[in-house]
Amino acid sequence: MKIATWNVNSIKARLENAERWLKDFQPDVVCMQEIKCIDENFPSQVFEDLGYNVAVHGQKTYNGVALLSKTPMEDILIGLPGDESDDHARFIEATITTQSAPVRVASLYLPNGNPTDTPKYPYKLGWMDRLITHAEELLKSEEPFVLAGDYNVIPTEDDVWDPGAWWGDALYRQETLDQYRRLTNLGLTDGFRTCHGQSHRYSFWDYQRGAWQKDHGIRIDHLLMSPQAADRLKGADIDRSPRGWERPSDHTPVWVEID
DNA sequence: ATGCCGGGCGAAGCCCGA
Repeated sequence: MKIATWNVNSIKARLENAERWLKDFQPDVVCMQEIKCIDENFPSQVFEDLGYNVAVHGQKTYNGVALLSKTPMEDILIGLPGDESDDHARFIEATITTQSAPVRVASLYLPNGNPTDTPKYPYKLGWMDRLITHAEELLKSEEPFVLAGDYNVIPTEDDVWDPGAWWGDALYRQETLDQYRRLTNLGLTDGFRTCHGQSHRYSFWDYQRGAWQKDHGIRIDHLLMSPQAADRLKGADIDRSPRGWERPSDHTPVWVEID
């Protein structure tokens, strides 16, 4: 089965592109971020007509995440545990039923954190604390799971077109990388990086300054897999094509295939 | 280094993203 993650930057603005990509690529599960609408305005019917079950954690104007799955979803978790006062819609998780073993899949939109001298940055680091705690809980089950989404983290210098220009940004600075390593060091596998050694493969290109045309991108959309999911990893890639379409999102889909 | 782009909201111009 193919599991994809895509920050669509408004599902209303991206509906045509999303439909086109789903028909082209036929993913089994899609983790969407930045849908930028409340649950009632998510175009669930469009996706149901394409054969998907839909779970949404929406929010007006900002954030918002969703899960699409060809097979039914169970035990849907809305919101990242650990802070009842956090009202950002940035996390949804469900168990994807399959013919063989079920897989737990999360769609997450990790806070950007800029500017770093404002409360936005400690919010990012605290959100990562909660994600680490939640991953620790999931690992106790020893079941396959995939934490997929827009992490707003550039893992290494190989994942950014100009490391010097980006160092110090909330996406690429020591405290952020320390937190990201705490997460991956629990035993999670970056699906794309495991399948591809080449550097400078990106999942985001800014709308400005011709970033797409110059391939000035960053790799910040990741699928982190539990040991039991990573054991079943058959392939992974970044699908650059939707970034080149008319009226694109600034992110493009990333996917893994597991058996 | 930035808000040059693009989206939301709402009907002009500001907020936000990375």
